[in-house]
Amino acid sequence: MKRRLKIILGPTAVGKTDYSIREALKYGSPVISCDSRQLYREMSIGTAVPSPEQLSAVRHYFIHSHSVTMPYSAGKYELEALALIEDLFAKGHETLVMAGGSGFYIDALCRGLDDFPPADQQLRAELTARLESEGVESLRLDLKRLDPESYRTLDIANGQRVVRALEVCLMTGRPFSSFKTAPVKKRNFVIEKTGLSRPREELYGRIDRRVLAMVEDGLVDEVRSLLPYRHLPALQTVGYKEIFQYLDGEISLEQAVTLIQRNTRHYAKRQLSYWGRDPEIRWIEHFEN
RNA sequence: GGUGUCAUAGCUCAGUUGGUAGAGCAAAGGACUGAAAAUCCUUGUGUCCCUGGUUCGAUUCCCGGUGACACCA
Repeated sequence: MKRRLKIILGPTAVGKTDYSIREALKYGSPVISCDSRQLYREMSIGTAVPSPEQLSAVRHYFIHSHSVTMPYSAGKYELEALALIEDLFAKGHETLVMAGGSGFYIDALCRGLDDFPPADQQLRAELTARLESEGVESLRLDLKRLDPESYRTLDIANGQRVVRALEVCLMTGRPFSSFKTAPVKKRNFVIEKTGLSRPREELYGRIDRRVLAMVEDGLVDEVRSLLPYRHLPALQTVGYKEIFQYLDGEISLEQAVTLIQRNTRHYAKRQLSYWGRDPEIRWIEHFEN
């Protein structure tokens, strides 16, 4: 029996939810979401989770399944999603439908991450504090000493990357780069990637309209209820960051909306750029909806 | 109607003591191994509002025009 995982991917607001539900109904599959923000149960409007009707039409996994209070990661997703997929195949599914826009999570699932140790929150907080007080340069010098290889190959201007590499070096006493060796992990199912795309202007129009709809649906109240969590990684999210600013009185609601629209467009662009180099994706521009 | 100020990239504006110009934002492209809706990198030719004058040379100075804004009537 040929087990198959159909992955529906594409930029935000392109129409993945409707499409994936049709696909899931076609194969009698649930929808396994692959979205780094929709999996948080405290967030709904700003992350554009499927509607209650959509959720009741087809069983969804990794929607509202985790809490913002627990730091999540692509590594955890790889483990949890893989376990779920194995379980569903074991129960007799031949084709499973996955849908989502988090490219890094999709890669973690399809190819696997190397055996880097997961983040040490304490150490990361310390290094991040140093990054802010001393600047990247200082951390870079440490990295150069502990792991010259990473110093050469890493995006050294990216503070977040330098912190991560240094974190691994300090935690393990081994260079970050020494973990980066494993070949692509084997998966015992076939993976088919379908990319949904639309003309840029059309996509941007959909984004702009969706942001307005989110505000009408009560985005501000949702964000207000998450104020206690605003510093958690999960809340570093387009649609939330900007409303926090509005609630702080820094910008008007109108400005916040404009910013969310712009930042969502930027996000969509980054997604497209991420998938641009993946030759396995079969792109389709004309689809129902 | 009068006076003054302004007119430069899609937007907001710098600037050129006269030698055809550059920032931020937007936009476009890219990177990505446990923060990934995060984080980071690259890309700036545009009748310098129009007409005429001075000049070897005007986007820059001068005359006039047009438009915007402010003030005075």
